[in-house]
Amino acid sequence: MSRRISDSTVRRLSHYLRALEELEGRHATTVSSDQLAARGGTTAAQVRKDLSHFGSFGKRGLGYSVAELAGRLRRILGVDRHWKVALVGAGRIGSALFEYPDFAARGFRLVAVLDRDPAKVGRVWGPVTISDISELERVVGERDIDLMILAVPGDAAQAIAERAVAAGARGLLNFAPTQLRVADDVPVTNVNLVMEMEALSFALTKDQTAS
Amino acid sequence: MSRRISDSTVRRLSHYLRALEELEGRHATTVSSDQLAARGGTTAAQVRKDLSHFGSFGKRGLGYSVAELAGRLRRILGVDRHWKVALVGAGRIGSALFEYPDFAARGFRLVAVLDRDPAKVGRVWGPVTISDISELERVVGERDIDLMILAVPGDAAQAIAERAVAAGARGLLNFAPTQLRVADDVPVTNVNLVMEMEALSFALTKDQTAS
DNA sequence: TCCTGTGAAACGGTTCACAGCC
DNA sequence: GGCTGTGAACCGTTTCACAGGA
Repeated sequence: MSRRISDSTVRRLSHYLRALEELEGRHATTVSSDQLAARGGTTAAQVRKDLSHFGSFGKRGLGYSVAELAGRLRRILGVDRHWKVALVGAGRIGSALFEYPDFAARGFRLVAVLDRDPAKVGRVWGPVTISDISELERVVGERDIDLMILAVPGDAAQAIAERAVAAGARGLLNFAPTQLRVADDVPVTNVNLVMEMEALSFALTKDQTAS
Repeated sequence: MSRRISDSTVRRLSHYLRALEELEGRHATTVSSDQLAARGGTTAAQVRKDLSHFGSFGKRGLGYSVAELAGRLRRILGVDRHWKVALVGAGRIGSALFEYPDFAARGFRLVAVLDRDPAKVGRVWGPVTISDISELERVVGERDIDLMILAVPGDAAQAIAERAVAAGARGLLNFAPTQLRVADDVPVTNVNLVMEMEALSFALTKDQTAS
């Protein structure tokens, strides 16, 4: 039952869930792998393979129940619960999270914000008050933080990651252009805008050479 | 010479370049694939394979010249030039770009910002003045935009993408949780914070089932 | 000796094709 | 007939292992 699930599979599951929620909004009751594939930018076979890792949710000749599959995916992805999230770095990157309406809708609750700038500490920021970075251990412990978002400069990221994990954080979302070294059982995902831009730059540069 | 280069390879090249630039700062002159691998979180063989797609830049028994390899990678990635970038959506996500110092350092020049909110239009925002979204075609044409960053709501993204491409944008960075449909020769990279959080959520949920 | 460059093997993910059930 | 679930074939990527040059 515990097959290793690839990263790309998880991404696609997210897509499927989003598509299903849209279908729920339109009161659709069933959906075929073909329809789901069209939205996720993949193939029907891929959809079925992805889902097959977790069980058999569909009915042959009929498709999948929208409501049931959405529920299953929420449970599989772990978004059928609330996650307590702390943000380190009360800057623009961090505040961008507020613009993602799905962020809260998917159960990610921002319950702490930390910053090292004394001018920011104590200010009310979104749903919470900014704490000093020296309070990290206490905040993570007392508020029972699950996930930590690191929106700090690259040279500070590793140290903060270590402190966060030691204090009890179970997963990290890292915006710094740094390869974090943490224990193997602590999942880390990296978001790096410059790297994404470079991917575009590369694609366009390659094209030139090809033509 | 024009082998198809995978996405993950390009990401690693970005890592290598970053590592090399740090080494340049320390006045290191040579580096081995082993050392580069350690920083990029990969293996020495992988580094050599990645580089071998583009030529033979190293010296056997010695390693790679830091300065030369950095130059080669900049050329390969296309960051040895300037790219003209436009941002649609003058919100928090867009402004987060200013916090990435590498953004400008890698040649990505923000030369236009567009928004549909009349209250924002005309305001000076970072290095430029905000234009109305209706000006998109004119702005893209006149300022010769290469890359377009879409920081707009999901339901607006597809239409804006189409307009941008028609007006001459050559690549898109999309923050909306939407699978954009554009011509095959227009590279698109997607950044979706909620999806990254869901990947963490999934990893932690899986762990529970395993234990 | 040291470290690169690279075929070959191993691995993992995607696609195919079809049996099986509605 | 329609659509799922899944073994098997396929294909791209990573790892291995070693020949060859500094």
